[in-house]
Amino acid sequence: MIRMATVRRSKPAKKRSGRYHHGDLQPALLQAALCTIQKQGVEAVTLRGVGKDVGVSRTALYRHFADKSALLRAVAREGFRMLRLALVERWEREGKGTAGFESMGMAYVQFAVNNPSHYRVMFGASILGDAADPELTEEGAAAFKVLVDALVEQQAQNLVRRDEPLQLALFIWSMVHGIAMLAIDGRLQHQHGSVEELARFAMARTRTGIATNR
Amino acid sequence: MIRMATVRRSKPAKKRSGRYHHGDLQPALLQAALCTIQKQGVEAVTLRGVGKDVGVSRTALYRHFADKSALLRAVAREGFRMLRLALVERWEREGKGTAGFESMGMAYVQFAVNNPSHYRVMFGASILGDAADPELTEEGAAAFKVLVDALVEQQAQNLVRRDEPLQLALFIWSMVHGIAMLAIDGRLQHQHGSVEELARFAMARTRTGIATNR
DNA sequence: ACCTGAACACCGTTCAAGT
DNA sequence: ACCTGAACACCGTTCAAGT
Repeated sequence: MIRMATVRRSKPAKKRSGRYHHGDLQPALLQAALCTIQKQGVEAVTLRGVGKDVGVSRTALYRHFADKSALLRAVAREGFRMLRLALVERWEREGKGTAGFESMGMAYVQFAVNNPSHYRVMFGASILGDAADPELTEEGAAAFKVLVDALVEQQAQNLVRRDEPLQLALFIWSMVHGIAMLAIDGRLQHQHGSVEELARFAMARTRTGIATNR
Repeated sequence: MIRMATVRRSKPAKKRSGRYHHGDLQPALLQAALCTIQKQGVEAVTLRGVGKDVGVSRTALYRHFADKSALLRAVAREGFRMLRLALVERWEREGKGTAGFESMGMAYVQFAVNNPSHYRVMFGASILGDAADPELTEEGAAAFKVLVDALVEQQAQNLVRRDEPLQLALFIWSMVHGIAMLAIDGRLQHQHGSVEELARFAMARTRTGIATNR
């Protein structure tokens, strides 16, 4: 688990001569990478820089991660965990109905807009790791499951048409993911409306598209 | 313009000693970069490699492009041009109605699936160029305009509800872009249905969402 | 004008050596 | 076990020098 509240020290950690780094170096490295990603983007992450931020040599990281892409995949995994928590929180708080579902869609887009670089790493990780990363895959699937479950529940309440839930979920996911990516890439600026406005409009049109036939 | 049919020579072009490269080095560099992108992905593009493919030194490129990101932005621009042509072709061939619109959506997703790395460059270019690239922006806007025009025309035919066309277009774009990105990232594999099946389903649900109130 | 090789400041990764 | 510095093979970019 990562504490988002902790502020990173601007100076490298003091090196007590002749001593090793404290035991929990792995989360410290992950936190440092995440911090750099959020402040300067993925491309600013270097093993040398991460090491220096934590107060450790540039090759120390290889004791805890196979390589740089493994570090970034760990960051991605943490992102899917955060996203999942944000989604369930909204869905349950807003009452597990049409309003809650729309709110969940808004929360998805908001997460991406608030953590653009982190979001990019989450969905860019598929290129990084040629070999399948089971832990990352699982965390991504867990986030997706929140969406599927919400649709199944709405079908049970007769709010959503009885199509294949997986296909419905992929449809919705594509839409919010598309809005998120376009927003992050700055492609929604030239319009007068805000990202939030577009997301709300899109969720409303989608609702009409997936509602039960009256 | 880039001829997609030309096959790149596997060996570096012969260097006739004491002679400069032929006059049209710029398109040759762009073609070489595009070829590497399609075969091995963006990260495989190096200025040294591109130069060698064309039979030129690694710094020759700087005569025709400001830097590496300028080369990639040129690739992105070419991609938007190709995408636009693919979209209008479908829209006009399939009869500028509901069928044509669905077909245009399919063409969009197909383009991305058939040119995954190229598509990624098109939408990753916003990170590359901090300074706004007017030519790239214009080419992207031209592709988007095809979508907006198609919606306006359908509104005139009373096929689509009379919302703000720009917002409708952004909604549709987000959806197909989302499907395209998820497909490219390999996140639609674990499902039984194909990408095409999902795209068709999504376009059908979207049609219901944006249709005029009967 | 257009192209070249040498040089510079980076990067990820490996590895023998230290404690 | 865990960490280190030196070394290796890359990379984009700059620049004086060639034709």
